[in-house]
Amino acid sequence: MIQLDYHDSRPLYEQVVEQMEILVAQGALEADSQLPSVRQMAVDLSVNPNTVQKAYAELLTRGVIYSVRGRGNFVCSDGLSVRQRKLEEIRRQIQGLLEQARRLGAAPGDRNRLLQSLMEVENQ
Amino acid sequence: MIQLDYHDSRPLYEQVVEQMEILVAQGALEADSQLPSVRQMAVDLSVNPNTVQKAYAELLTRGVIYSVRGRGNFVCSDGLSVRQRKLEEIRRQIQGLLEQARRLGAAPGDRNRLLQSLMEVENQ
Amino acid sequence: MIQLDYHDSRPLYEQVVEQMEILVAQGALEADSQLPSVRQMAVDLSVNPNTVQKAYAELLTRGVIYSVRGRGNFVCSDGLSVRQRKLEEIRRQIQGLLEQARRLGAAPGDRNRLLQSLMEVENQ
Amino acid sequence: MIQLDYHDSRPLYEQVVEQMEILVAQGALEADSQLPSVRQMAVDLSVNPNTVQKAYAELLTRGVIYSVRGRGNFVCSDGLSVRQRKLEEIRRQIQGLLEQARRLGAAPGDRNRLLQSLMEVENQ
DNA sequence: GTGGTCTAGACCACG
DNA sequence: GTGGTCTAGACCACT
Repeated sequence: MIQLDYHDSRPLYEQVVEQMEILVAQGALEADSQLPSVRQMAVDLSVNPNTVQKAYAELLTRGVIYSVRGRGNFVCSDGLSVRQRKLEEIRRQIQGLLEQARRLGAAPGDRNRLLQSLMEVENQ
Repeated sequence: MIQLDYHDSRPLYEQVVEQMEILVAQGALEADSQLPSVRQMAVDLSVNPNTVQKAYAELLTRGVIYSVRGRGNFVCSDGLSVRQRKLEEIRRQIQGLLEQARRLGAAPGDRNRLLQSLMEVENQ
Repeated sequence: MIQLDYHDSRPLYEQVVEQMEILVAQGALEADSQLPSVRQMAVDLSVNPNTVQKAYAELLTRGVIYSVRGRGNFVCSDGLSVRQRKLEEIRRQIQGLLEQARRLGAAPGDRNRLLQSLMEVENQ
Repeated sequence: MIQLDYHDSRPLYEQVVEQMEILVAQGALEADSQLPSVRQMAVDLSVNPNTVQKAYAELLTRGVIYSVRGRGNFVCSDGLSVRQRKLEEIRRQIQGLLEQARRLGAAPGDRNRLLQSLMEVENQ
């Protein structure tokens, strides 16, 4: 369900958070469905429980999951809002990159061409 | 000339590297022009000389500057190549973000609309 | 495992890098095997941790090892590629020396005899 | 007569020494012919007189030139010995590189093939 | 004066 | 415990 890449420079807990969010956004995890316990997932991923705990805590503050004392963790939102939030975030990141291109001296026309060429890749 | 942001999570030396690369890419620093000495820039940025040293070493391995013992550090490449390398990198990052959007279930049409809307922002 | 020579003019961190590369190239260190921690190796070599850190950072950029925060450093490549890269480098250096010999006025026949005599040393 | 490469990482005085030695070894500078004064060569090379002074001092200890107080510096040996000394040094360096190849696990056969391929390049 | 290496010791994020 | 960044201050080779 979740694949960790030890060659990745990002921390393990961050990889867990990202992949969990994607699973929710894709609808692979339905609203109010129960997640594996911290200990179980730690066993599944061959990882320190602290790492999973940190990932769940992050998902909690992001509003992706909710926690019921003594019962476990559950998917919170319906996935749709998570998906839209992430797409919006991607949009902002691309805008940031275009801003970087601007600072590099790329004229608006250059940036347009960049986007255009990417659209062609999309459509092929 | 260079602005450090202590609230930025990225290390100081990396901020120096990035801003120096942009200056070279913009042509603000011409080829073979001398850079501030390690110690001088350390004073300018209110930073330890080792931090600047590390930034210069990184720029050295990236082929952006060259170093002459006892004389100083000088801009190596012509700026143009640095600029193109960085623009290519930005292109790859945007492609990665589009791939993320795909994994989130955004149909090709959605991703096209995303790029289209960004182009409109560019053109306004 | 690693021997430092304080009489050697080359910096300590470079000696570490070279000997580690040789160990990997020889296959003495297998892929994904864990290296001694920065602090441990610093103790082993009676050297400052920063020196080992610098060596590991260099091996990182050369693609010989990879680094996981909080876990340690691991052998990255398969040794074979490192070995071939280094042999190719040695080949280029010998070619450079032959070029020097040419500039010194050594005729092609002289250079051939030089290589021939070295082959005899090899074969004895 | 002498070309300095500021992109070269080696110190300037070393470049001067090496090229002077080559000139003598090639016979371009005859025995007992006078060299430019320290100050003159410093002007010619657009370099600090200390740098030339250091180069001449090194050539002095290597027995390539000799110095007459109040008159100047002169080529010492007949070039032949310098040439043979340098060729012998090149031979030693190549042997050192072959030793490196051995430590990398290259079998004697591999090293033979390396030399053989270099000989073919020489003869083509 | 310049760059480069090294030591000593601190702090942070991660597992 | 791990790696990574940073500071403070020293020494060396070179110009």
